[in-house]
Amino acid sequence: MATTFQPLRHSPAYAQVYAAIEARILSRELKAGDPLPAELELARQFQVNRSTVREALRLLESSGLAERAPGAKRLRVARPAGERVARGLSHALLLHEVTFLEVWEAMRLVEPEAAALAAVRRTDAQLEALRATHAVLADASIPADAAVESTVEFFRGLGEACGNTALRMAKDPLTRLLRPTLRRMIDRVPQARRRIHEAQARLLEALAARDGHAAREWMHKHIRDFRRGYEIAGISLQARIEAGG
Amino acid sequence: MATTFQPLRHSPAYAQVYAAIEARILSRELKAGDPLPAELELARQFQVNRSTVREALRLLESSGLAERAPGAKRLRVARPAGERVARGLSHALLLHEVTFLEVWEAMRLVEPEAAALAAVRRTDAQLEALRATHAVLADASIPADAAVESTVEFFRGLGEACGNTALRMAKDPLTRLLRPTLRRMIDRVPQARRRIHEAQARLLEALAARDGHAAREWMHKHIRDFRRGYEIAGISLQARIEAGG
DNA sequence: AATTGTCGGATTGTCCGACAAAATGCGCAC
DNA sequence: GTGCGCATTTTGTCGGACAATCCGACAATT
Repeated sequence: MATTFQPLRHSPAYAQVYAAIEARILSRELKAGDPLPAELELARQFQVNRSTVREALRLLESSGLAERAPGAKRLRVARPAGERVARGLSHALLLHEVTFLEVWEAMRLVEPEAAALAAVRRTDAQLEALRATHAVLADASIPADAAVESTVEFFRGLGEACGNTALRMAKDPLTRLLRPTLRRMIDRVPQARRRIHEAQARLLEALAARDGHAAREWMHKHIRDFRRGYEIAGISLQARIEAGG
Repeated sequence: MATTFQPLRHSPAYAQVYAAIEARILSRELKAGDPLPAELELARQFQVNRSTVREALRLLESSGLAERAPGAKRLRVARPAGERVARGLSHALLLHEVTFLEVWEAMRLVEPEAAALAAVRRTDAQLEALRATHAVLADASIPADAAVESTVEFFRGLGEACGNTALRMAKDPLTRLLRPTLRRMIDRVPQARRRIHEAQARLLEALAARDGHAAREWMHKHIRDFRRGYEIAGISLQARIEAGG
């Protein structure tokens, strides 16, 4: 065989600067909340130009490892918020041509288990928050947008009630992707709101009673119902998920 | 009530440029593979300085929406690879002080369901790939690093066999986080490799027979076994996940 | 025909210097 | 101690510059 070589990779300075700062953050040498040195100071330390530092800082900013408090000037170290991470994953799924069916299926596997866990572990405050979200849907006259938000928020709150950050952050992006199609479904299927509201009521009962088994079952039904709703609405299960939200 | 106003948010130019390009990508106006206009060209179109454009491009690059083919000069539109997304989520979980117990618990809920799905849906090629990964572990003399990689890869391959991108991308980050602690566990518990290898063998049988039920059960046992291993290794379940991988 | 040498234009990586606007910090008056 | 005003820092953006190198085309060689 012919001798082969690895393509040699020289990373640009801005990438190296980024990597250096990232490493400090991941090793917790730089803790969340710590202010980052000023751009000129960083440029001095790394012996590069301020423009180069700025490009590195943009990388940090985008990965959520650094952020600026609203109206603040200096960047501070941050931990990527669930919201940002979820958006990243959502974008990826979006561009990978994920179908509604796939998202639905993933939720069918994950959400019932999450619900069961939430039932035995929810705090009273979390239950109360879920009830508040649920109450919004009781009013049939609220705009469709609000209904969608409430439905999504209910799933999010349930994840929070699991008391498991890893699970919550893994499953949140799925719910986010539901938004655009859910909107269409609610628009087209008049009884959808009532059915969702009712399913949530059953779930809340199970959560109140700390009945994991019941929570799992009701969530299962709830998710199955979603699919039926989509079929009734005439939304193809093979349709790609769209951007939105 | 006094009329109130939202504090108006004037996002910096580089953020606006980023948002503009991002929107074009998410709406598929710009498809994966399309070359992005040159920096000067973008600067001309947006009526900003090239430095500003570059900061925006760094944002794009970091979010995985644009990338450069190795050794290429111009950026091209890309879809965020699973690897990048998983890293983002992993970092977030890391910095949110997620404990091993949380990751384990999330896997306990998700992986068995994923295994069941994989059993009924795997292609022959996917089964073969899993077998190859599994075979690596048969040799007890391979370095610990390789053993860890093989174990992680097995979970990844199983996700792929689900034929569900959404599920795969949601669960991959969890496995990634296993790496550092798994390494320590394998170092300290001599019989760990054999047990993992055996559990994988059972799973492969179930997959070969397309027996979803069996796959779910074996995966459940497999995951439970993990926890036992950690306990034997004396790794605190409450210990924070560490960086690594 | 396929490979190699050469060349010019296009594009990126990095630098420098500059300036306005905004945030920050400090000292001072009260 | 608190609030205010001013000087200082820091960021956002700009313009221009230059070397490196990637790309495509074209000529030369085997």
